[in-house]
Amino acid sequence: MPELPEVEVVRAGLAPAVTGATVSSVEVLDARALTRHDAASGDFESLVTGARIEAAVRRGKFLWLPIASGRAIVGHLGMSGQLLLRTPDHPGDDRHPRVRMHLEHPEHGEYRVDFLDQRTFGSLAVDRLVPTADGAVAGYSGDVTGEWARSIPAQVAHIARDPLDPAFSDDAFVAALARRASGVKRVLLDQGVVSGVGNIYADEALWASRLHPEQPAAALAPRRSRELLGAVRDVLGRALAEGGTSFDAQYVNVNGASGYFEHSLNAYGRAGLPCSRCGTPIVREPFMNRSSHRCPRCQRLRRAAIRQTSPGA
DNA sequence: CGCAGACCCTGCAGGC
DNA sequence: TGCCTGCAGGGTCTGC
Repeated sequence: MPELPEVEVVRAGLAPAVTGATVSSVEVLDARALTRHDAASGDFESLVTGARIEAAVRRGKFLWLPIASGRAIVGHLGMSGQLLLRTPDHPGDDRHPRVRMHLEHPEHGEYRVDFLDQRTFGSLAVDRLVPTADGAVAGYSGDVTGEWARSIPAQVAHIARDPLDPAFSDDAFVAALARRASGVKRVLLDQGVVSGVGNIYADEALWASRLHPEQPAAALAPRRSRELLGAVRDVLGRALAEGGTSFDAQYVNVNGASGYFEHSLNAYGRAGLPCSRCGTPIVREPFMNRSSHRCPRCQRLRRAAIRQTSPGA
């Protein structure tokens, strides 16, 4: 389950179960789940087996479980990945099982974490932890004191902080928009600028901000950029409070349950339905091999440059 | 470097 | 009924 709220729901579900647990064994049922694992650093199964998990951390859409030896088990759910907590005797008769980790917890006993993934865009890997570039806590885990807290998996280091991260820089975000000629939605989806935002919440934040997805980012006045950032935070926060969005059985928490935010969407998936602000039917338009949803009346492309360019820069 | 597009994979809905 | 097309919330890579 893709975007920040859904990934956070998974992280929060895993954290109490995996923290302090030891991996007793692991089964890799489909090697495609390990495409982001660098075999040069060692065999996945060997590195995971016997590892003691220190925490469950998230930045944007990436999750990781720090283990000893300065490494972490890194997970990305891609478009259709699930991480499910199960009892050891669960049949696991799933259609797309990829990896099973058998855990032993000093208080909770034995159980499994199963990684399922229909479309195989998700992945698990063991990666080394490197210090964060800014020296701040790497991601959200509810614990900022662990030895691993200011370290990030090497393959996640290029991912920007997400807007709910206390160390996120609003100024840097505004500056990044100001120097991008691309449409503002494309920039919102650039995980190197801001992480955690995907197609759904980009459409929702743009609707809330009355911005056309193709509006050149550099054309936004700094004040408008800050409003947009506020809208992103608002929609992510509200979705999180409702357990995330789900459109089908793929998007579930660690117990297999869906979220409720779908009922709160104003643009995404509402093509042909009236805009809840002005009543004009929402339109769906092609965008990067996907779709954008917007209100053709509230979210118009503004041709006039509303921001002064800086020729000296 | 920034940018736009292609690509990875599977399953499902809808049109014919 | 079956075939075909298009579509799906991800990141990464390539070529310009």
